[in-house]
Amino acid sequence: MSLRNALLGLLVFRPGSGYDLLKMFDTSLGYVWPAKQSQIYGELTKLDATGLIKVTEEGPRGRKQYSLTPEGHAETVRWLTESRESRPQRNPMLLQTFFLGLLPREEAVQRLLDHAETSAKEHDTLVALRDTEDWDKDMLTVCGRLVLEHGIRQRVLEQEWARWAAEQLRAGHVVDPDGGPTGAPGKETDVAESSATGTADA
Amino acid sequence: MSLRNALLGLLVFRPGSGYDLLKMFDTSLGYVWPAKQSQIYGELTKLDATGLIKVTEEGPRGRKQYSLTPEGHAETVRWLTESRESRPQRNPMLLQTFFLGLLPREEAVQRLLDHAETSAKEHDTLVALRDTEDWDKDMLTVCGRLVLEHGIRQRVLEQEWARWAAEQLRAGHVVDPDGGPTGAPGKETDVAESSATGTADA
DNA sequence: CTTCCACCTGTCAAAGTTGGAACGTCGAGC
DNA sequence: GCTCGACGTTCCAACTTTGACAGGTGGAAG
Repeated sequence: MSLRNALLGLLVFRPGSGYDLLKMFDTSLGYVWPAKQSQIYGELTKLDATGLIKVTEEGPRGRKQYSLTPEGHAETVRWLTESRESRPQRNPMLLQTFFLGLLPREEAVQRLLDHAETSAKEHDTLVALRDTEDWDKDMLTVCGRLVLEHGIRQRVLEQEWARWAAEQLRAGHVVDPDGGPTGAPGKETDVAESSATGTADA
Repeated sequence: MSLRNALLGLLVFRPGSGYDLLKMFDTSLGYVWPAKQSQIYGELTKLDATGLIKVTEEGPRGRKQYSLTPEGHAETVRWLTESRESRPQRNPMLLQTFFLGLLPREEAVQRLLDHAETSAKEHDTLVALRDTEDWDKDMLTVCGRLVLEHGIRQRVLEQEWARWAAEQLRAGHVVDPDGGPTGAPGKETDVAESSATGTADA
C-alpha cells in the first residue's frame, strides 16, 4: 500500500512521467522502498483511475506526465499524519544469523565478517554521497538528508554488531546440548540441539 | 523464498507441527521474518511435496509432526552458505521521513520524537528479554542472542537518530526554494519545491 | 456434563512483488 | 543513411503475503 504513497510523495514536488519516477526510485527512493518498473506503471494507472493523479501533458514518445490532483495532495498529507503500524521488518541477514550455528564455526564467523565488510563498503558509498557538492541540486534537500544519515548510522551499526557477533562465536561462547561451553574446533558446531525457539527483532 | 528456509531451519532442531512452528514465529522468529498461519501451513504442504520434510508422526487432533529429511538438511546448509543478495529493505518509517517536509514543522518534529519513544519502549522490552533467566530454556541459545543483540542496538540507533533528526528540523535547517535557511514558524514548511530526488538507505 | 480454551488443520480471494518480454521513438554520432 | 542508446510505455505469468473464513478435537474447570 505504500508504493502508492511513495509515488504521490514524489509527485508533490514536481510532475513527472513513469519513466521519471522510475529513475528516482533507482537512484534514491528505492533505497527505502524498492519498486520495479512494472509495478510503478501499474500503480500510476490505478492512481489515475482513482483520481489522485492525472495526466497533465503528453510528450513526444507517448510520454505521459502525471500531476497530483488536490485529492492526491490531501491523501499524501493524510498518509504522513496516519499512525504507523510498526510491524517487524523482514531481514534475510538476521534470519540466516539465527541458524548460523548449523555451519562449522569458522564458516559462521566468516559469514559475519563478510557482512561487516559489505556494510563498510555501503557505508563509504553513502558517506561519499552525503559529501557530494551538488547534493542539493539533485535531491530532496532536508528530509532526504535525514534519511541518508539514517543509512549511514545503520551501516556503522551493522559493522560493529557483525564484528562483535563474530567475536562472540569465535570466543567459543557456544553452548552444546549438554550445557558446557564448547571450544572444540570440530567439523560441525551444531548449536542448541535441545530447544527450538529464539528471539530476535525487526 | 525465505519463509521456506525459516521453516526448514526451525525443523533442524526438533520436529514440530504447523502449530508449533506458528508459535515460534509469533514469539521469536517472527521478529525477523513475520509469517501468518495460512502461509506457514501452505508452505509446509509444499515442502512435504518437495520431499524436504516429511510427516513422522500423527497426533490426536489431526496433528501432523514434520521432520526434516536429509535433503531438507542439505538444503538448509546450502541456503546458509549461499551468498546473500543484499537488496534494500522496505522501511515505511524512512519512506515517511522522506516526505516529512510536507507537514508543518512542529508536526514533523513530533513524528520523529514519537518514533524515538516507540523505539525506546521496544528497546526496553528486548533488554528485559535478554536478561530473562530462563532464556536458555526457551530460545535458540547462541545465535538467537546475537540476533537479539542486533535488535537492541538497532533500537538505540533509532532513538538517537530520531532525536538528532528532530533537532535538525527544529533548528530550522530547512532550506526553502530560494536557498536561504528558513526560521519562519509558518503554517506549511513545504520543503524543496524545486527538486525531486532524494537519497536514502535500506 | 457442559462449556470454554487451547490445540490443530485447511482453503480462498485479494493485493503486492518480481522478472521479463515486447514494442515504438527521438537524437546523436559514425 | 544507419545504428545505437536513452526514452517511454504496456502486458503478463509466477510467486509471496495478507486477512479472513471454516471447521474439528481434547482436556480441564465449573
